[in-house]
Amino acid sequence: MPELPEVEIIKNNLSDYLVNKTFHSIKVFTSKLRYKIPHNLAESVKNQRVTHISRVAKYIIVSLDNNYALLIHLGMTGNFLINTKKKNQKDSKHVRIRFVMSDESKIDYVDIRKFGFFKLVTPQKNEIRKLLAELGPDALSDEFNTNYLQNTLKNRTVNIKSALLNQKIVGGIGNIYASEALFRAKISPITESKKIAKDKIKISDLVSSIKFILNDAIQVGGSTIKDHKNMKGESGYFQYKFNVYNRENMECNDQNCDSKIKRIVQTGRSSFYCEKCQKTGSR
DNA sequence: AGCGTCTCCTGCTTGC
DNA sequence: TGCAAGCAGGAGACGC
Repeated sequence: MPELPEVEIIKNNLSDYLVNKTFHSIKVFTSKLRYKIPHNLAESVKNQRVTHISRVAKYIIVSLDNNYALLIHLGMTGNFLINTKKKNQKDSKHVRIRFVMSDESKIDYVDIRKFGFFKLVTPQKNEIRKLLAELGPDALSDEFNTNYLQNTLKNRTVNIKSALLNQKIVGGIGNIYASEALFRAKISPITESKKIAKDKIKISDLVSSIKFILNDAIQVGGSTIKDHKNMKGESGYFQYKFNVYNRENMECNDQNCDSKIKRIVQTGRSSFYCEKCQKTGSR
């Protein structure tokens, strides 16, 4: 579910809610998510104040008073929800971890498919730095620009759609926004990456399309396909602005185009595009 | 190094 | 209606 815009929204919600609050306790309801949950998670954050929350690509970093940090990835179905249940109400399903703050407010980490993860990062072994070194620049950062992308793609034979999903090339783009950005840039998803890299204007179009789509999605609260919601449980509505994603056989939204949106599978994932509007050749 | 395939887990949708 | 198969937004391990 969550790509960069959804993670950004969740991060902002978490910041509003958690910064300067202190953890009272943590209840863990599952032995493992994607990875085993650190056994010392609860004791390491207990009585620690949240100093800062940030986002890099699809990762959320919760920094604590004692210089520890929680590195969080939401996988496909992870989310944080404010727990507002009354005493006799049942817990919502799939709550994997519950954070109880010292003011008695509760935040639930909910993750149906358990592909998310929590890592405890100690000040000594800085896993965050290690992770960032392996990750490409965040799609909304200044480091992700025309020169960088052109250089990175110039020897790549993989199709451009799969390249955009590769977090080592660029951080934060997932399956939805890859298709939407390629539509906006009028580039076919099956184009070989290095072919696009030869055309600086195309690369520049692609970079600005990616940034535009991601920012646009953040503005409207992200995309709610199945279950992305903000912490209060409100849905986003970028899904109503999709031009191609999930629109197989529907009419292309381009005013001058009478073609229908096509769905193909690339490296095991759906890609949606308009064959007429999105070209593989040079302009 | 770069690329393609497979896998983790659960729920929803689709088709018989 | 019931059931099984197929699909899903992510990323890492593995083999070539």
